[in-house]
Amino acid sequence: MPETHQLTDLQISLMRVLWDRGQATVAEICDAVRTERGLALTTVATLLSRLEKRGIVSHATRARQFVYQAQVTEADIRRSMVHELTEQLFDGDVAALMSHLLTAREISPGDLNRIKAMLTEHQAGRKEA
Amino acid sequence: MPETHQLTDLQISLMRVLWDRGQATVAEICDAVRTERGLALTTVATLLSRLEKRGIVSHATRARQFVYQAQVTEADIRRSMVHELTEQLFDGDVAALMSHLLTAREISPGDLNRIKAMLTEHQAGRKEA
DNA sequence: CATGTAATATTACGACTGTAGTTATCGACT
DNA sequence: AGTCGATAACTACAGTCGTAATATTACATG
Repeated sequence: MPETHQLTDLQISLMRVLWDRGQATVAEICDAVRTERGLALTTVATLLSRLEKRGIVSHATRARQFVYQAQVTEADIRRSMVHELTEQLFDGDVAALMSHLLTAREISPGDLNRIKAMLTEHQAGRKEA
Repeated sequence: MPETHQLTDLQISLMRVLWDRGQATVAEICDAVRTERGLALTTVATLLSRLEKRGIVSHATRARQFVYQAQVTEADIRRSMVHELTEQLFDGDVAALMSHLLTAREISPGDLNRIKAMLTEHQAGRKEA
């Protein structure tokens, strides 16, 4: 049970490296985020140890180095954070969030069709289940 | 331009009172949130003055009391926070977020129909525009 | 075994949040 | 005018985050 895991922008960046690679050393993670954000090795180490304290990642020691691994999946985080947002901003009403997305002009006409297809498919899947 | 206004849970609770009522004194806001969260008057006052420093609310003095008013709409906050979340968790892909919502079992079959209707309607609106 | 070197552990610090006590202010009432 | 009561201003403090310097540790190598 991942309770409610709210992660910040930076924390998600680190997690993304772990999600993509399965596991990584501090140095690797530091390198991976260097393009979007130049951080000192010790900074990254601090962040990771804090995440470990929260149970979000874990580490094993290998050849003198910590090899970190995610303890929650990206799907877990997505669920938990989207849920939280829906509660806070839309009083838990998922349809209201959907509606917001549709009217928030952020969505391309191409996306619209994709979404409608998804919806139909999803509904079909529901029916036979 | 509301830049990116990320508000916390508690901050949103206060804002909701202002959004609902248009304006409110510190005491009124304190009362309004009492049910969900008992806070000292001074706590609420502190929170509000911090929000004012960020330009999220403003106040006028009336009869010895501050009367607060929202400076950003709920729609603004929704846009900004949903946008941020979409960027962080779905790499800006709104359709991916939609897809997540559909598969995240948080959605009732009744909602499904509502959503589909919305979608159709939205698409129709688009077409004639 | 002494050292250099690489990695982790410890410590630090400013900003922001949640939380509220304490103090100052100011109008009203006696 | 002096005091009371309500309200706002100031101060405080612990927790988290972003950020990193410094200290410790321990392997590898000479």
